[in-house]
Amino acid sequence: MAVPEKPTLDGIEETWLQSWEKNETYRFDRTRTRDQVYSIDTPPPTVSGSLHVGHVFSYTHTDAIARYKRMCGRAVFYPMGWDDNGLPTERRVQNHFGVRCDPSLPYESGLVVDPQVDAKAANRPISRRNFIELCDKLVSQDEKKFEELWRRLGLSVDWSLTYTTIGPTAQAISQRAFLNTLQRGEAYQAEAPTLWDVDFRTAVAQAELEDRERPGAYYALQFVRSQKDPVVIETTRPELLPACVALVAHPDDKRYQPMFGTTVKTPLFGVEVPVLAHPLADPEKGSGIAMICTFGDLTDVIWWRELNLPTRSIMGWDGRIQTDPPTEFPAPNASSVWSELAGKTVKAAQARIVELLSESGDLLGEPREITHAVKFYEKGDRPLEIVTTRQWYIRNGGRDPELRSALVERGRTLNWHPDYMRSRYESWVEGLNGDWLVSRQRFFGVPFPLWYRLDEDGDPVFTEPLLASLDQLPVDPASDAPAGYRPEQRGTPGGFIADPDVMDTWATSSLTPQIACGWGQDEDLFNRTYPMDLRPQAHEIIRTWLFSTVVRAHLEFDCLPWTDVAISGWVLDPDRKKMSKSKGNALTPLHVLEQYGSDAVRYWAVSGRPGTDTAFDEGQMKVGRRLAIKILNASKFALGVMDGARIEDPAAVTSPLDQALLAQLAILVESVTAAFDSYDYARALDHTERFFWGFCDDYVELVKARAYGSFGVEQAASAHATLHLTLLTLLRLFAPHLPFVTEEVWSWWLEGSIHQTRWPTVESVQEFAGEGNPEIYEFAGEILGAVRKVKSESKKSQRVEAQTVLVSDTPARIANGKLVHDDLVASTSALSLEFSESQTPSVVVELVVAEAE
RNA sequence: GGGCGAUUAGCUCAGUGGUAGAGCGCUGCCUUCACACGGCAGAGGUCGUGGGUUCGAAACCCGCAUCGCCCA
Repeated sequence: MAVPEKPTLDGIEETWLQSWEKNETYRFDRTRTRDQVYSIDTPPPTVSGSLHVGHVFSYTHTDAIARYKRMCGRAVFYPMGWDDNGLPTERRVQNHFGVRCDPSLPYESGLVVDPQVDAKAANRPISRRNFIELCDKLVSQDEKKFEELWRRLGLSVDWSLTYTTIGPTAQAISQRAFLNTLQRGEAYQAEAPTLWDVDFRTAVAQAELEDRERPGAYYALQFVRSQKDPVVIETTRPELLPACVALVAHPDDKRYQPMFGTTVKTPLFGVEVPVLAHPLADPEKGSGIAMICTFGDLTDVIWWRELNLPTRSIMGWDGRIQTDPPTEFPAPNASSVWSELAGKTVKAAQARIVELLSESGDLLGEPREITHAVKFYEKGDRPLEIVTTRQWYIRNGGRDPELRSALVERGRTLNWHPDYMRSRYESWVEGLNGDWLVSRQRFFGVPFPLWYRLDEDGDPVFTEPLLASLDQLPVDPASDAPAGYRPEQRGTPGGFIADPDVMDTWATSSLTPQIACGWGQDEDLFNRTYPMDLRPQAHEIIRTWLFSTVVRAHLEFDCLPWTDVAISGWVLDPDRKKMSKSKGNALTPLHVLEQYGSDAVRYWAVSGRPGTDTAFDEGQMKVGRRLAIKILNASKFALGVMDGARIEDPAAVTSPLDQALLAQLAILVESVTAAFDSYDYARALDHTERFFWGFCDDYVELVKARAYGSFGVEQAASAHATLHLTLLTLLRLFAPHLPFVTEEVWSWWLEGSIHQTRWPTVESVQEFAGEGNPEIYEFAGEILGAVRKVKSESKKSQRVEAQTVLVSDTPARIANGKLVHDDLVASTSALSLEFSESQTPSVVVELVVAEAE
C-alpha cells in the first residue's frame, strides 16, 4: 500500500493519461457481440482551429455515460471523429492563408503559401487542388490540438478508431450511400428555383436557413390598365420589376375581384402581365395586391409553380443583375433602363430603379420604411437570392406525406433525453416544404461519383448520368474517367464531363454511424456496433444533423441509427448569452483545465442537467476541485486507519452505526444507478456528492475513535470493514465524473484501473449492511450536528469537552441513539451523554468552562 | 404568429401534493492527530403574477408577464 504523506492533484492528469494510453484502458473489445456492446455516435466537432468551453461541456456529459456503461460491463465503442468537411474549413483556409479557390487555374506543384499577416486582404487565387491541399494541411494541425484537449479532459475515447468526414473512408461511404439512394429512386436531379448565397455562390438547403430582421421599405408602384385607373402594388424589391410575371391578390378580395383575368402593364418596361388570384396573397399586406417576380422569395416560387407562370429571371449567380434582358421589353425606353440596371448589385440596382420610377412618375409617395424578416444562409452575409439551377435532391418527406409520417414515427420510437426535445424533431419534420438539396457549388467536399456524357455538340446529357461502380469508391470524377471512356475524352464532344459539385456536408455527417461503424469497409465491426446506442448532441442541430441521420438510416437500413439521443444544452456567459466564437465571448478551455484540474472542469460540466443551458461558472470548478481534494484526504484517512487491513467479510460489520451507514449506502447505489440509467449524470453526481459530504462530516467523525481502536479490536474491525466497502463503493460512483482522482486513490491500494472495474450493486452493499437501520445514522448525525452548533455559537473549538449532552426525544429514537452511545461520546468529547424521553425533541449541551488563567 | 422550455436565497441551481433546500458568495468561529488547495456554524426567500382544483400547492389546471430557444 502506498498512501502518499501529502496527497495532491498536481500532475495526476499526466500520470493517468499515460497509464491509460499504455494499458489501452479504453480500447474497444471487438470480440464482443452486439448485445454486449455500447456504441456511441460521438458528434465530430467542426475543426475550426479554436476551442472553447462549450466543447468540453457536452463531451464530458457523453464521457460520463460512456464510463458508466463501461463499468456496467458493456464493451464501449467510443470513437472520435473530426468534421473537417465543408465550408467552415474553406472559409478558414481563405482567411488563414489569404487565398481563394479559382477552379479554372492549373495545379501548381509544390506551391508554398505562408499564413498571411493580413490574410483577408491578400485573396490570392489558387487552383482547386492546391486549395484542397491547404485545407488538408490546416485541418490536420487543428485535429492535433483538439485531440490534446480531449485527452486532457479525460475523455475515454478509443483513439485508434478516429475518423474524419473528408477522409477516403468518409468519401467512399458518402458516395456509396448516394449511389444506393439514386438507384432506389430516392435521389433525383432537378432544375428548379434554388435558394442561393451570392457570396459563396452555392445553393443552400432549408435546414441551413435563418431569418434575420432587416430594415427595408415598401415602394408603391403603379401598373397601367387600359382605360382605367392604374393599379398600385407595394413591393420591398422594386429592382425585380423587370422579372415581374403577374400580379396576385386574394380570391376573396372584393377590391381586386373585377381585375382577375385582365392584364396590366409594368411601369418602365411595358410588359403585359396577368392579374391572378391565389389564397397566399395577403389582403392585409401593403395594398393587398402583389407583384410576382421570378424570383423574389419563396412565395414567388409557389405562385410561379401553382399558377404556371413563365420565367423571367434577372439575377446572376454573383448577385448582380444579369447582362441579357429576360424578355423583349415593349416600352420605348425600356432597353436604356435595362442597360442601367444590368451588371449592378441588387442594392445599386434598387437605388437606380427607384430614381427612374420616381422620374417617370410611377413611384407614388414616399417609401414606407419597415423591418422585416429576410432569409439568410446561416453562415452568409447577404440575403439569399433565388436562382434557377440544376441540383441534386434526396427525398426526406418534404414532398411525400407517407415518407414524412414514417420519419415522424421514427422520431417517436427514439428515446429522447430529455423527452421534451422530441417536439423539436416533430415540428421540424412536419414543417418541411421541400426535399433535401444536397449539391453544393463548392470545392472542399465529397464529389458526386458521377459524370455526364457529352453529345456530338459537346452538350452534357444530364438525364443519363454515368455512375461510378461501388468498387471504385472513393472516386474523384474530376480526375478519374468513367468506365468505357479514356481520360483524354474529358470535355470533348462524344466524351464526358464530371459533375462539378460536391455534397452538402450534412450528406456526409448524416452518415457518421455508418462511417464510425465501418459500413462496407469492415462488416464484422459493423455487425457488432450498428445500429448504435447513443447519439449525444446539442439541441440546435436536431433539424440538421439528427434529422438527416435518421433519414439516411431509414432509407438505407429501414431502422433508427441509434436507440437513444441525449441532448445537451449550451454554455452561457454570465450575461446568459450563448457562448460562441462568433460572439467573441468564448473562453478557451485550456487555461481552466490547467488552473482547476480536469476533474474540476468536468465537475462543472456534469452539473449541467441534460438539455439545460448552463452558465460558465468558475465557482463550480473551484467546488469541483475542493471535492477532488476531499476525496484524496478522506481516502487517505480511511486507508490510514485501516493500516493495511482490508476486511471483506460481511460478518465483521457488527456495529449498528456501521450497518446503518451501509444501509444508506445501498440506497445511494440504487438511486445513482437509476439516475445513470435514465441518462441523468447530473443527478447521479448530486446524490453521490451529498452522501459523501455527510459521510465525511458525520460518519467519519463518529467512527474515528472506534476505528483507531479505542473500543477494542472487534469494534475497530467493524469500522474498518465499513470504511473499506464505503470507500470502494464511493470511488466507483464518482469514477464516471472524476476519472483522475478516483484512479489516483484506487492505485494507492488496488491493482488495475478503476475504470475497468464493475459498477457497485445494491446487493453487494446490502450483504454488509444486514438489517441496518438508516435512521440510526441520521439520528447520530443530528445529535453530532447539534453539539457542533452549540460549540460554534459559543465560539469554542470543536475539540472542547462537553460537561453533559442531554438528548430528549421519542422512545424509538432514543433507543436508536443508545445504540451509538460510545461513538457519540467520543465524537462530541462529552464527559457524559444522557437520554430522556420527551414530546419536544432537543439536544441540550453544557460545555466545560475553561478555568480562568 | 405557432410550439417548446424557464421564472425558487445576492449568484448558480435542486426540489412532480404534506413544516422552503444545496453549493457559491457573505458573516462568525476553529490552525483539530484525513483535509488551511481546509473544517464547523450562522444570517438570508410571502417559490414571476392573477385565478382555479385540494383538508393542504413551489409542485396539478387555466390566464397573464418576462426571458431563452425552435419554427413560420
